[in-house]
Amino acid sequence: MVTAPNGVPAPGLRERKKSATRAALSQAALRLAVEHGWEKVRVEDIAAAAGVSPRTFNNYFPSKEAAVLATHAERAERIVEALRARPEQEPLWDALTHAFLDSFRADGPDPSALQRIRLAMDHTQLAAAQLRFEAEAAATLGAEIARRTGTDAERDLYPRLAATLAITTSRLAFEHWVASASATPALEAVQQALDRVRVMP
Amino acid sequence: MVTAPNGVPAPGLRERKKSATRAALSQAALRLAVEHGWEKVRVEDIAAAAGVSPRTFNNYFPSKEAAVLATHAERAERIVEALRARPEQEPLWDALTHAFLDSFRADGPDPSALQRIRLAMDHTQLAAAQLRFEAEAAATLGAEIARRTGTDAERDLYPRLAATLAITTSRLAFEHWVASASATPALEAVQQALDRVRVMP
DNA sequence: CCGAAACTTGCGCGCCACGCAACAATGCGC
DNA sequence: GCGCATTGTTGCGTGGCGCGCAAGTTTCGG
Repeated sequence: MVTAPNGVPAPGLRERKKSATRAALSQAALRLAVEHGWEKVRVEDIAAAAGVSPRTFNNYFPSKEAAVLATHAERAERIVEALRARPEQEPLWDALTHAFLDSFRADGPDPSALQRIRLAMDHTQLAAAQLRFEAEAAATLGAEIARRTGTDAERDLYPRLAATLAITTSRLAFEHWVASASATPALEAVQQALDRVRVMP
Repeated sequence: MVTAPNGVPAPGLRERKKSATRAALSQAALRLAVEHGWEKVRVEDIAAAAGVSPRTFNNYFPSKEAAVLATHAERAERIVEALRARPEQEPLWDALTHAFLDSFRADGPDPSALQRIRLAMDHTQLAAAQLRFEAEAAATLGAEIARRTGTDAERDLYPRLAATLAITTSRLAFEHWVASASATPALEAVQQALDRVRVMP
């Protein structure tokens, strides 16, 4: 068996299967929701579409919402990495802006992100879960901001505040871009929105 | 029967009973959750504590979360009213800040708000519902901001952005104040947080 | 090749949201 | 006051969800 001698110790069959079913479930959830409407899709259907038992679905995700929003968490990590990649002396909000735009670009033209946003905009349940996910993402992003700015995430409000407002602004800009079917690219809309906001340290 | 000749056409027994049970359910939900822990309280228990059938609970609220967060919506309305009461030529963010602080003061020393925040900070489900409520509140607050600034809430991102960021900042400040058991009054913490944020029109 | 570890699955339980129809309370015109 | 229309309450039934548990199956590592 040929395995690249990289740092990652070669994922075994087990791991590959796991992430495969995980992805299958997530994609199936999104596809079925788009096709038939969110509330008409049962967990049972998603499991069936992914070729797995209903019980197994809940081994991977605690809810339908979590399945659809699974990639959300991944994106959050990419934002943190993108922020880490920015020069240390760059002003925080600029660094945040670049980090968001970079992670956005990395997605490439991602139609599924658009579908997910549309779904969340239409269905309260999904929207609530999405907001909750973002709050968790804000916590980890806040930790990196704290590290970067040399503040204490426990004692100072600043890191979490900056993280949360950046994430929230980004989402609102994207939602607004989707809703208004603007001719300008989404990236530009997000950038303009972030430029409008300032958080003093 | 003595009724004040005010604009409100004297609420009949029906309406009074309704809002009474509504309040009873909401308060019972909060009290039981504080006493026994959120996830150990069933809808059935709340209904029983309010002296009403389980089925009736769902005539008033679609979920436990909604019951506990019922007063949240009322507070949102008071914020909008407080904003409407601010002078028209006052800069928006200043007006927002005053509106938030005023509505806060109007609560007086409200221990239930504190309890609700604590609950929401500890329990994901409740937190998600709270965020969702705030998003709705942001929509109505955004409408008032749009009116005030002469912008179009549909076409411009600004109203909703300002509304959402103000609400979010306020909540984060309050949460942080709760978590850090600060000696300074909560009002001050919220004000300082709002002062740190700027949203350009 | 074999035992241990990990994953899948079926079953069962408790809970929740809600439609429906019968029943009770209230409001209102007289 | 009185009776009827309106509105609220309740019990029942249904469908769905989340998850603990234990048995069966697959993968792993030596």
